[in-house]
Amino acid sequence: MGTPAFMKLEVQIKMNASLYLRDPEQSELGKNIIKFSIELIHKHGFEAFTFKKLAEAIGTTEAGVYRYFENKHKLLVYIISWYWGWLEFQIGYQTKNVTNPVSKLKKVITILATTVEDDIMTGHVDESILHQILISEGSKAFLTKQVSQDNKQEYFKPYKELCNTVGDIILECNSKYKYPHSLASTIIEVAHLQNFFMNNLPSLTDFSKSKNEDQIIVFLNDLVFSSIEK
Amino acid sequence: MGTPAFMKLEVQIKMNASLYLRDPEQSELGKNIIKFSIELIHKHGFEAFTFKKLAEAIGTTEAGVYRYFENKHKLLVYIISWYWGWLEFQIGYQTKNVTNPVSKLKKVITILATTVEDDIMTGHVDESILHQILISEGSKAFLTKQVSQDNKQEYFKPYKELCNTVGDIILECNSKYKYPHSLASTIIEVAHLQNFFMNNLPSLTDFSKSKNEDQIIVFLNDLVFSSIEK
DNA sequence: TTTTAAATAATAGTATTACTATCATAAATA
DNA sequence: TATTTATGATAGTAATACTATTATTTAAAA
Repeated sequence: MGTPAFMKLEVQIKMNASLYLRDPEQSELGKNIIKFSIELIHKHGFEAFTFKKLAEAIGTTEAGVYRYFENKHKLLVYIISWYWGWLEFQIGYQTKNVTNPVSKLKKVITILATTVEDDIMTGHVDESILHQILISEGSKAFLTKQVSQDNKQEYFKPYKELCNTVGDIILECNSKYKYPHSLASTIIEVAHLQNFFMNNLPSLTDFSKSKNEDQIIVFLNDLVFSSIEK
Repeated sequence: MGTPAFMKLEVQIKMNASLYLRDPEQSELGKNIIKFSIELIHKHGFEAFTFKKLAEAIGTTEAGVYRYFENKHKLLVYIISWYWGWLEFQIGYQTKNVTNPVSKLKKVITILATTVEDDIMTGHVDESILHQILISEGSKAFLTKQVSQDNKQEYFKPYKELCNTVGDIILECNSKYKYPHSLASTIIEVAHLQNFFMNNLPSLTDFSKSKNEDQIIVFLNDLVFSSIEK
């Protein structure tokens, strides 16, 4: 099977090779591991997600999955890294003709806070589900005791690069703003947190009535531009 | 053993009874469960923390722990709720003579972003370690698939009440500000996240050099007061 | 003070999880 | 055709997250 290479128009996200034992992009089984991981983590949550359930869903064995990923933590970091890499690409693509830095930052905030549509450029990955995973499981990638070792292995490079990109746009808006990195990481994390709260603990937000992502964008714009344009 | 009741000067935080099977405040074993849970969760992280390790540390058996708490998730929610209740008390106490709302909000931000000292009023709880747990494990209390059921059982009431308190102070500063709840939850979460990033993924912040909590407070003050005083 | 109830300790057992190891077979490559 | 490489099938282990049972201690009620 498999379409000839020249017929594909695929976005390839370059991944840190120490996250996997065998590159999942290079085989059908590997692609299925990614595809069904995303489905199952979304469905059951990361805690209840196991390699056994994953293997059953794919139609392979536990050992088959272990040949690709050492453990479920690395698999989570892999799919999250993939998402940040893909988002970085999206931001570059969707803002490439925007010269005004304020418009650019607004566009970026919108991208960060909006549930994306499934990108047909990436066959086996459903980005809209991935976005949901990021909201509810994303911080579990770094809220661990091994965060420093993981960081040394550059597991969080795509996330850090994205924060840098956003930080640079903030500086384009106001080169004197003192906290571009902190504000960048705050935008990303708050976009997810407010989304989670809106849908699950609505009294922690002011968007309970409509449950509309657009309100999160308005809140974030207000927060960000008050600070940097002050 | 045990000091007579009239000699104690203790702060009692009222807890949601559905979090436990037997009230841990009412026995030595119960108090040890809380005390050693805090130590062990801090030491090993929540994922590696087990009731078996806890029982060994206390000198009791696994079954002994299970008589107090159904599972480790409820125990985590318990100690986190306790912390929010205690913080609410602290905020009330430390701001009771502050009439100016801006000063009050600044004080609150400082309390939220500062590692507290161990409060001798609460014998078996070390608040400074609890604060660390909140930074690295706090969001795991709600980032679960059962968040809505837990919410129905009012497990997050102390957290929501704290957000409400902070939201009310925000409105005292500017009664026209549109997002008091979202800003309140953002302050609390960002205070913890930026602390975690500063110490573990410093390039996501602008405080890498000094690693000083005061800088987080300055950042938060800038963020908050730009928005509400705009 | 005795009786009774409640809390704890000691032990055992189960299903599931998170792996590791082995061997056979199928598919791709040299 | 030989040989490497990926996969499938199966087994096994230590640890986790519980539940259940019985004996013993401690504390409260009669």
